[in-house]
Amino acid sequence: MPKLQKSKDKKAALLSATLCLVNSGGIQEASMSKVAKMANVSPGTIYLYFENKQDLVNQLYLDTKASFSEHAFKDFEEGLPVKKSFEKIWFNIAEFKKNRVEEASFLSQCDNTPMIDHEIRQEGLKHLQPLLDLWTRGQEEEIIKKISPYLLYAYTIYPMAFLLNPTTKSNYEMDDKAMHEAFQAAWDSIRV
Amino acid sequence: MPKLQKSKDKKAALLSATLCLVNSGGIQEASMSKVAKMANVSPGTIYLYFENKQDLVNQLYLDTKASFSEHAFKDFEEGLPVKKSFEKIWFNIAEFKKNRVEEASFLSQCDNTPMIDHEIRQEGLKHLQPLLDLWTRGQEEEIIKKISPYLLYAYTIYPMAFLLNPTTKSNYEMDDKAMHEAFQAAWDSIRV
DNA sequence: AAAAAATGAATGAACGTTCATTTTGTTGTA
DNA sequence: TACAACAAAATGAACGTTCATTCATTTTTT
Repeated sequence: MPKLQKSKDKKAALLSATLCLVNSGGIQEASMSKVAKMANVSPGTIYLYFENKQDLVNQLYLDTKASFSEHAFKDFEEGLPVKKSFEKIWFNIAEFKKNRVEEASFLSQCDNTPMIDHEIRQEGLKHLQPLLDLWTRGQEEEIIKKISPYLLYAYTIYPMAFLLNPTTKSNYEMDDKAMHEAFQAAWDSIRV
Repeated sequence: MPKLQKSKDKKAALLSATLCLVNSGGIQEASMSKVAKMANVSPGTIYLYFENKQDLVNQLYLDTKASFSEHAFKDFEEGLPVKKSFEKIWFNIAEFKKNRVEEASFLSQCDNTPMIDHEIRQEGLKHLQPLLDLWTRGQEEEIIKKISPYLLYAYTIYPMAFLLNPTTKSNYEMDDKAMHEAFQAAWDSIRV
């Protein structure tokens, strides 16, 4: 096996172990020795791939955020009507949160915790630009309310964190019907 | 000074110190010795008032949640129309999140973290019953969409955590105009 | 045989918690 | 009012663990 691949595997294993441990018991559960053990690696080895614990968590955050954004804009086509495009992105995100539960709940833990440095957090936001552009187009076409993108995000994307995060929800499973009701609510909140 | 009051003061000081520390650096920043120091108390003293660290955090959560709910239903009158009642509650909550920033962001940290035991978390939800009842009434009057209360909550109350939490927001201040736009978005998302 | 990668024992600091001791407050008697 | 006797509250040093991190040594790859 090529050495570069092996190195990548080990790094991925460390990130994945951190994800799992942070998810199960918060950042305090993810000690370096536990992460090492779960990744089948010596504690010292972590420091060949990451500067320190904060760097490990930061990289996990950025990786996960990138992976999230990639899914959000999967099969995104420029020419489509605003609502159709928005619907596509919305369901992409929903799909990510449903299928990649661990990554999604890790991200929402990061976003409500002082776990991630402010600069790193902001870096993770850059990926959302296509959605902001789409909203701007919708506003120019007078389809979408002329309100701040923070509001648009808060009422269309953010609620999914509540609906699809296993930490938050209790006994409530989102079926197909509920998903479409949710999208309708999102759209109703921002459409003019 | 009466001894009972002094005891209550000390407990309150410990809870307040915990709130402050958890807010500034997460649960891992709130070590027992730091909490003790900030409350001007010896580490051992904490264990006169709380069983252990988990109990301290649980009690802080329930206290804060109770305080939140109290504000949410302040000046709540039974007879009013559904929309008016809902508007009142919505702005009450917004006011709490704006004025009691520390408590609000502590709660949202708890809700997205494995920090609080599941049973305790559920206990904190009970206070919301009046809002659920109001929504049911609105649905009977065919004013509010017939969708799950989880959806209603996700699209009307939950977004405020994003808009008014200083951890989340960056450079965006909610003025009066934005607040009313936000309420309108909330209402549009659930009104029939 | 040289270089690179990985190890894991060792480090000092910090953790949550305990408990023998001291400080503070209350009560009954002079 | 003064004071001894007692109870309650508070202390903080000490405990055993665990933490993040380091580095001399070993293992693996070139």
